[in-house]
Amino acid sequence: MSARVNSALIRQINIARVFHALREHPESSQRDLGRLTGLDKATVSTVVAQLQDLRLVERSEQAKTRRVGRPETALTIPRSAGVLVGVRLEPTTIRVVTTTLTGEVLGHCQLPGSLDVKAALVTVRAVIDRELAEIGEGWASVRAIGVGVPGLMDRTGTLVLAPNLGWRDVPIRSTLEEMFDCPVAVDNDTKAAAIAERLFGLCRTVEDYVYVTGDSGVGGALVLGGRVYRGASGFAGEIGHTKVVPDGRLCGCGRRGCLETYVSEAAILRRLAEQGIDAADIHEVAELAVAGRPEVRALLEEVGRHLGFALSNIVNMLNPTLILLGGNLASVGAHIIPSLETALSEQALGPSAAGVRVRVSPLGEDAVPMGGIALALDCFLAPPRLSVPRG
Amino acid sequence: MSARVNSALIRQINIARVFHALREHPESSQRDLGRLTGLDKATVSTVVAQLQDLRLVERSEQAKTRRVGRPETALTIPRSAGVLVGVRLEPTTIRVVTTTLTGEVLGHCQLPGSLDVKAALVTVRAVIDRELAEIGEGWASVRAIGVGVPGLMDRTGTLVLAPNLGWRDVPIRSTLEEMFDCPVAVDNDTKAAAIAERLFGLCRTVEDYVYVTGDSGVGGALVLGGRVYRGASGFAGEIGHTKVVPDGRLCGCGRRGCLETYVSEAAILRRLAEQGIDAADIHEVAELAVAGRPEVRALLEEVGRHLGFALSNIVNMLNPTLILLGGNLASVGAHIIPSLETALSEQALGPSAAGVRVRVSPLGEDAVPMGGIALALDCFLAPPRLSVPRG
DNA sequence: CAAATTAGATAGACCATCGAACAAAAAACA
DNA sequence: TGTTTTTTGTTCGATGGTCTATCTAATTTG
Repeated sequence: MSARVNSALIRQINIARVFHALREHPESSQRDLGRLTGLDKATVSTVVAQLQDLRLVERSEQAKTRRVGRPETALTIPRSAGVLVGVRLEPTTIRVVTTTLTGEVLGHCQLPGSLDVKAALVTVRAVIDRELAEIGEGWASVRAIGVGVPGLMDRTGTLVLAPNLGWRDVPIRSTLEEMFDCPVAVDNDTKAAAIAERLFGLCRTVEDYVYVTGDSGVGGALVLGGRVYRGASGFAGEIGHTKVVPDGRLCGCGRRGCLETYVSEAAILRRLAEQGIDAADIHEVAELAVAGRPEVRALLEEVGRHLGFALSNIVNMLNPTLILLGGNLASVGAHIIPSLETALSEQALGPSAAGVRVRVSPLGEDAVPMGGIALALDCFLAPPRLSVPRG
Repeated sequence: MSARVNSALIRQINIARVFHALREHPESSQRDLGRLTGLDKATVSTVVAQLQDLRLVERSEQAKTRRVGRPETALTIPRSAGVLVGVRLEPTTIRVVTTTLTGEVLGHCQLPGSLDVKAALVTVRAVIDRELAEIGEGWASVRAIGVGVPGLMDRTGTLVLAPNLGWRDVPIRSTLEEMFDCPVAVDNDTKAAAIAERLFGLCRTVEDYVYVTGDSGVGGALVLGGRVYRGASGFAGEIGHTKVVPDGRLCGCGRRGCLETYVSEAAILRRLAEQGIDAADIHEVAELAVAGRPEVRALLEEVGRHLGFALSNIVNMLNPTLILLGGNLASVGAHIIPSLETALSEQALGPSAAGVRVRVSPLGEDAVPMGGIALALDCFLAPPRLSVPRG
């Protein structure tokens, strides 16, 4: 019993198409948008008119002239169209990013987090208030808010389980929506970060990729056919407990040799400590590697090898275009990619592996809040999913 | 530059929806179809009228009366609506199944295959001719033909590479379409079989599952969100070369310990032969197991263990609802499932593994030709994929 | 036999895309 | 300098969807 398929839906889809086309190709003319979306110029004309009514699009004053004929009038998504708010909600910190509707960052702000649900959500409000004041905007110009949370979400925006926060069955979305009187979207942090890469990062033209992140554990998200794949109950992408070493190190899950015991930030720090090397966080590890400490380099090389092994099976399985290292893995990306690629090409099978590239996320620290921005964008444009049952 | 989104497309989608609803719920009334598809009864009325014009739907003579009021008139997809043809094209045999438009099997037929492209395609025609004569139908009643091929297909219906056949760059679809003057769809055999399970088998209500088959090698197909997932270049689902035993048996791919060296029919027969047990094919192996031969049982238990290990990582990764054993694995399913499930529950992580079930394909021998039927159905209903770029 | 009830058909409102004709604005040209 | 050419963007009408509301048909109920 999916969404009704009628003309209103068509318009919604085409509005979203045109908007995204303009977001990706600023200063486009209606003719350009027609070419980009495959729509007739007459249709583009009415869609653009509607977007203008919504104050989402403006026409440039000066016209760009091509060779001959009436010059095109460039369209823009103006600053006055409003702002989007992206939130990363974590036990230790709550971080907010504001952007224009095109995704251009306006500012950041963060405050300490809380394990108490109520306190945390109040802090969310406080951070957003502060950030809005900073950039000189009011709540009225906020079009939508997107939140990335380290936990499992269901489809209605309820957080089912978040071990790190100690939360369970929290209706985050509806609570925040009442609090702010503004559209709110909530998703898992890693999945949100993966979507951010698709909209704003390296994957703008990539439909199939694997996003890997390693903080306390090793997380992952699969973007397949341009959308995040969630699996039957939302757990898809959990690669942390792939076995990479038979009878290897003991993992928190009770088994041995899980990827997570070798590749996460926590694991890296622990193993360095065992060798008497103290590093406070992954950035210090990266600095030590850059400085040329051989033990550190060797360890990171091993990390790359293990990760490459785990990814090789995934590559065989899913045949993605790209593997993207995000979160804390991004900081040490340069030091693990060589051995990772070697392991990958040794283990993965010809055709699937041949095309796959490995890259470091360019969004870095802000991947999750930018994922919030992506969610917000989706939610206020309300782009519907449409499919035929079966087939 | 995806398909144009206009009202004709809407009608196409809704026609396909109504047709599939009726296919799954025979003898439905228009009111039922409205409930099933979410469409208004007025819309259903016009859609059904159109389906009647296409001779795809007929109204039953007798009316089913509920408690009170005008009785419903049941609708059917009549036998006279035509037939579908499903083909399995293999080096050794070419097998054809004919069905009604609802997928009810009318008959089978097969002839020896050929490694020569031209000879094979001529044989396809011969088998279909013979089968049509058998069931007393003419070419005029064939609505569409679907073919499953052991090779890699591209989107246009060209076979890119088929090692077993020794073919490369064969435009199968267009060739057959010219030959038969009838819509033809072609897909990889394993992927076709997986789709058959979705339309006619165990997965009618399952959106996310993994289909595994083991003949000469170990193949697989992923059905994610109700559609076959193909990956960036069509290789998705290849699980045969997942490493399950470190420094294990040498594989044809040059590496060691690949799943394929333990789980395929060929591997099972070879390993039994090493123990001095002769079996001509997997069915004999199954018979030996049923008879209680301990070495055979032990080997199949090991097969289940290895397969379970490989699948555990996939389950963690994709969080599917179901794992389906097809092809030759189906014959020995009963003997490998226990150890497979044990391995799975030991290796896979709690939440993802908790829900997953393992089943044997009920379609058996005919899975691939029935996949052809599924392809044919899709292709003549032409259900379009529709999505918004991004998000 | 009339009233109530339900299924299905039909008409009209509404809205979508799209092709074609039209208006607008610039360069090119005589 | 005017006229033509060329290209962009708007508008109108055709076509064709879905949906609401109304109407007709066929049965049970009282």
